[in-house]
Amino acid sequence: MDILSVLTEKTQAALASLYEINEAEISFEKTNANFKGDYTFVVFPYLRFSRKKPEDTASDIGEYIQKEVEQVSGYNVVKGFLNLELSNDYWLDVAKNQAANGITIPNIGKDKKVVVEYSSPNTNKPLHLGHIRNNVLGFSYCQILLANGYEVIKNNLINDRGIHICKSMLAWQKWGNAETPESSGVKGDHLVGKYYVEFEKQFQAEFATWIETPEGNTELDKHKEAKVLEESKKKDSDADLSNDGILKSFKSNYKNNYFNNNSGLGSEVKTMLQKWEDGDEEVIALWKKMNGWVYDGFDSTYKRMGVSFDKIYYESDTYLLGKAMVQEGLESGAFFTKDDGSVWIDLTDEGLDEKIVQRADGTSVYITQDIGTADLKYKDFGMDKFIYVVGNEQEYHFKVLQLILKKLNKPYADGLYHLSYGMVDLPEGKMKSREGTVVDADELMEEVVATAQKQTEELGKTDGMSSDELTELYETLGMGALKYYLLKIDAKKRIMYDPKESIDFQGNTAPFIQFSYTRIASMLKAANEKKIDVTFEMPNELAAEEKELIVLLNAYPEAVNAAANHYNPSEIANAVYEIAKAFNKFYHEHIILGAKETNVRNFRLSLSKTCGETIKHGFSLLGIGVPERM
RNA sequence: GGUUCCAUAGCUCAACCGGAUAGAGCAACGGUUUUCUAAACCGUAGGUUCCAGGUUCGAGUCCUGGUGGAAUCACCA
Repeated sequence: MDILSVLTEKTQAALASLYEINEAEISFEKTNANFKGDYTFVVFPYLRFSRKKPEDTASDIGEYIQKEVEQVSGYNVVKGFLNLELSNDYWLDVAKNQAANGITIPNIGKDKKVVVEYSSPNTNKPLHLGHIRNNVLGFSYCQILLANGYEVIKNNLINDRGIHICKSMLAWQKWGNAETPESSGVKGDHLVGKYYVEFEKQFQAEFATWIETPEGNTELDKHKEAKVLEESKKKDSDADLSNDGILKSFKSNYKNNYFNNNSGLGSEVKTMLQKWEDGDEEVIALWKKMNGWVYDGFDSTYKRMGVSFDKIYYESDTYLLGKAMVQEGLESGAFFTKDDGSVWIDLTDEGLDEKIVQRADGTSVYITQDIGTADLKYKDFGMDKFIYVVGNEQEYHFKVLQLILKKLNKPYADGLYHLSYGMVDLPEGKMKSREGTVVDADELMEEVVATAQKQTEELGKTDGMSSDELTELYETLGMGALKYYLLKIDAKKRIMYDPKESIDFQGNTAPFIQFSYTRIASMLKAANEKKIDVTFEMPNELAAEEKELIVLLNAYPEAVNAAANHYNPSEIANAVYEIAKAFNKFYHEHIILGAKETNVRNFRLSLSKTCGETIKHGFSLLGIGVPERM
């Protein structure tokens, strides 16, 4: 039985025996660093039973526990806080077990199967920093689930079809001069992205020209009238009603109308999509060719990020799946049909709106595809839970998706979870692919690895390493810094990234933690060369720095459980950082390899080894590697 | 306009179920190397936890109202 269970049991016994409080729900917390002790019990809630002062109540309980629990060596009382002190023998025993058993994570995911969908890129543009966060987060969370004993299916749903894909296809066809990744030397996904941007540029030009036509002018005037009227109703309107301001708001409001009703390019794209859906040979061939380029590009980006998948779905295979379920919903009465033939679900009783699930022309919308894919996942895997790693801008969407699945009485509906994470914003605001204000994934990875190289060379500690080893080292350090930067922040919070400030390598960073690891690795190597067998031995005494490490290492498995339960890899990052920091202090204060007494030396080496193993374990859960030297 | 989320040191972030004197890193200033890797360690300085109420023995954390910001409310994906 672990110590907290013992303490809980004995405290309950103390409350029952002293004050006749039965079946009290009690809990301990770690003693605040400013006070002496290891675990703290707060007695305020029990004063109405004890009818004594907080200090006296705490003392009574402390006295009882110290007598009953041999590991409790003492206690102190501050107001209503009972601080229990555990003996050094207890903590040394913990360290001994750590050394003997290695890292053991309580198996909270036993016999549970989870499908985690992450990455889910569009095949019309290269990946950017936001995608890196998604991938790194998704992959890390899968590693965490695995460490907790879950069966995990890492799943990628590739958005490989649709109007946006046709935009880059059409632009390449019109203005590409048959250029290929080979002929241009441009990575495939970047080349396709170039034509997606080109389409947008040409489309905007066409739109601007059209606004000058009588037809365009009429629409602009209508917009202006409506806008002025609308703003005049507001008390303190700060809307820009100058000609430029009106033009800008018109462009953003009318863009979709223009694309659908007036644009030549728009109608060409729509024709192309129709041809794609009809299986037109030429369009399919172009689609396959350009998607192939993108996949080649993605493969190398994924490889560098170190992420992988067990199952890949392609939207081109799955986008029709939801239709059968629309039929099912109509028959069960979950959905209803409007006059124009479109199909809807009424979610007003859930505090949401009516939501369309099928257009009047019978084609499916985004959410219908997700309904179909959820069902496919369940057929393929029969999972207990299925998780979507998707940005928080889609929270409403997943709320609706789950409600629909519930109304369709799907047995898996309750297993849906949206792992919603915050956007990565630039100082100027949100990244926008179409406007080119993105931090490109490939460029950023290149940059951060180059920084790692520069820093390493400046420190000049890598004599004798081969160029292959150095390349690997720079990759481990640079990618580590980047991933850690993204993962140390609570997943649900947004991240501000300023491209002008490079990613740190000092302080709370991956290289700091990796450095701590190499210190350990290098000591263990030296120990090995001296034929020292690293086994746990009891030291003569326990220093504060040593105890702190044991306590932190002891807390690590709980952090791994918590990270899984809270959908939050940052808890692992924090735990590992605390360990690395405590190790560096310990390393600074005490001689390890050179300790005079053999038992002290072996104790410290053993403790360091456990530390190194935990750092490596934790980093592997973040998808980050550790070097043996740096 | 409705709904949801966010606001902590100059900057970037911590703070487990409501617990004690709110912690780190960066930046600034000062110190530490004949000892296992100084990408390190130690110290100084930096706070009305956005504001106003409320609940509680106790509030950064819960509730109400306000201020500021973001997302969303598409027959886009």
